[in-house]
Amino acid sequence: MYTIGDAAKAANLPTKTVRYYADIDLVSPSGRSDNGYRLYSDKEINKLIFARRARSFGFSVQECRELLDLYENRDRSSRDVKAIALHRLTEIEEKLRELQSLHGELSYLAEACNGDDRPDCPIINGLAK
Amino acid sequence: MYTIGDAAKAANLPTKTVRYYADIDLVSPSGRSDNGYRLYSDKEINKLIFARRARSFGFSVQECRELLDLYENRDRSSRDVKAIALHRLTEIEEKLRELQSLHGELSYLAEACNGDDRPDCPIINGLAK
DNA sequence: TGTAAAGCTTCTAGTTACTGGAAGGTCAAG
DNA sequence: CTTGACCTTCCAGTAACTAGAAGCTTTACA
Repeated sequence: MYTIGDAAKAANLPTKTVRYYADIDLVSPSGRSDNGYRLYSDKEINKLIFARRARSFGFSVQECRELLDLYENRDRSSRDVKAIALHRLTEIEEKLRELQSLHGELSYLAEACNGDDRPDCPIINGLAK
Repeated sequence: MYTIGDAAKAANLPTKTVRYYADIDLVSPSGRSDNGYRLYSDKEINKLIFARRARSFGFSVQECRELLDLYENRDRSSRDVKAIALHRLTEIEEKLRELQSLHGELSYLAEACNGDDRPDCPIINGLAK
């Protein structure tokens, strides 16, 4: 059994975040000690690690909740998981396209800009259109 | 002079957002009518459009504030603007790298997943590590 | 044994950039 | 004269934490 600080270290998450995950019932401690400290078992540590990794993949907390359910439920079908992952993939692709076009436009403007003391600035002009 | 709804339409922004920009002094109305309605002139409309475009380029409200200052100040040097734009560009590039590696990992996991009724799921296993 | 540091608790509030809704005043049309 | 579309202010909620305060408990060390 780990106290919250040890659990946080084991899962490589800030203590505050582990407490937050307990508050929102994403990953609850398995119990409390006599003095009221949260106690985490290995099972919860694994869920914390799972949650951290899923978050780092850009899954929302709500999606993490679903994925954790599927992770916990041994009878789940892989179809459900794949659907969530594919949805996330299309979001990532959309964001990538957006950022790429943004990068193109902005670097075009930046290249055209002398970056000197003169007030004539293609970036400002480009933004004002 | 435009009322807030007309200004919002002209700048292609939600009315709520224009009111919000007035609240935080990003773009203030040039005055108020007798009945207390906010009034916007062409100058403010242009600032609203500028702000919308800068925001869509991913500049934060704080950066928009700086850019609007530079936009308004005829004596500004293009160096200041370019510095802000280049900073934003490195942020975009960092985000792009992140998303690309994310996409690679996640699509690898998704491809390995059958997406059927069986509970064996490489995505879940990959997240649990 | 005293005490200081570290770690735990709860609670409140701040972050970013809006967005939604309630309660109520104003204005133009039919 | 009333209906609907505006406008006003203010309060609360969003996502996912993060910071800080006030106050326990536990541990380490002189």
